[in-house]
Amino acid sequence: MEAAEELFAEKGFNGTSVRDIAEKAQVNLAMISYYFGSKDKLLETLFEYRGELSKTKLVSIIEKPNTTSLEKVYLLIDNYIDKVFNQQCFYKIFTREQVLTQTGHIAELILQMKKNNQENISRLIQEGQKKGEFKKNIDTALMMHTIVGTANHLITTKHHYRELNNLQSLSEEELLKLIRKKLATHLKFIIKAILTHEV
Amino acid sequence: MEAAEELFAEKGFNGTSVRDIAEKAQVNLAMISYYFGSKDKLLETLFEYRGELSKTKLVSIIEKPNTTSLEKVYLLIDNYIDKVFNQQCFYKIFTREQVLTQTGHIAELILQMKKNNQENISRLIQEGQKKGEFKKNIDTALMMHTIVGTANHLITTKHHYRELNNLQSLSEEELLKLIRKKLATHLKFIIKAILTHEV
DNA sequence: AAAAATTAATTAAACGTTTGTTTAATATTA
DNA sequence: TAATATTAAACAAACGTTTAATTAATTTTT
Repeated sequence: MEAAEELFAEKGFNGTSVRDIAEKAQVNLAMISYYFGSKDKLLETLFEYRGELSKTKLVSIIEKPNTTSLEKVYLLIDNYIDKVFNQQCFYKIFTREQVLTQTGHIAELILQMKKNNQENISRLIQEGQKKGEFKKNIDTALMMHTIVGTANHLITTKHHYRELNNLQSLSEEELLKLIRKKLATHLKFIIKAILTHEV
Repeated sequence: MEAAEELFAEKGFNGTSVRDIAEKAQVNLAMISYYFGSKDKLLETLFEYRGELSKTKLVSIIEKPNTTSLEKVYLLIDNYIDKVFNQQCFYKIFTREQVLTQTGHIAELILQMKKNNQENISRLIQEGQKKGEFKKNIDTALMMHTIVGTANHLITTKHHYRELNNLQSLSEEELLKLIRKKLATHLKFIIKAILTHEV
């Protein structure tokens, strides 16, 4: 599954053959069908695995005591950036798969993940509004699109960021550290404006 | 090429067979190799075609007389939203292709498009800073990532936006109109904050 | 505790499709 | 008459999956 994740991220799902995966994982070709059922089911299993991993954290942030709503939103941003940076391969796959409108088990999984996230964050925004921390008329969905869109776009196209900003001298590690820091500051600034600045 | 564009957007490049394209375009299978050379070259041709289309407009906005820098940025946002909304299929393909780190003609085309955009927009930002309209220390690259990331993410996953916000009753046209308006307002608000609000 | 029986894991080879592309013949246009 | 466009058929290669045989591990019986 690890080998498959890396290859799917690099060459796309349909651009990766089961033989590629078998070779990278150093297992026999037939083992993949034997253990996962099929190539499609392998991708499904990957989505289920990654989906499970990211469930619990969200709620614990939202319910954290002695924390302002804005601080919680900041924690949420940090948490999302962590996830995207630590699971770059998966988020590349995710970014590509979510574009396809075709129905299926993975499409359902993606929608469920998003639904779950949006519900929780909506609650948090409402909490902040009740406490008077946030302004009225916040479009939570669009705000999330900006967080997710900016972070995903940056991490999935960081090879372009490096090239366009003449950062070829940096190591991959240094580049990631730089991007991560900038992105966190950038998103927090934007989100604070959305949540607290009156028009 | 139109048929191919729609199919690539719907099922992905590798998920679409040359036979699919031939059938949708109602031409003989061999015609595609005859006119485009290969399936890969067909995609390249599409990228070149779409790339050419979007070159000129940018400069004309930046050089528009009697316009403040902020107004120009707003025009730029409107222009980008227009492009994304009018070429949804292509932007789905683009969004998916740019994730792949593999080198090739298309990768070069994508990088050139981005380089060209970033250079022009950097000039505009500097102009605004000289005029005192914009604050110092603006990360142009990140700002662009937010515009592009938010817009692309919204349009390429609008089927999720519809579902998550209970807009199933809206027609496709109505949904697009709604999203378009919201997105324009949203992005302009954010970008104004980035360009003019001190921290 | 050893032997036998059963289940699970692993393999190389083969399966039938589908893939992108080419060929060689025919039809159309210049 | 020559060049171009279009076609149905065929091509070899690659695809995901299955098969049948073999090896390894586990359980049951002696």
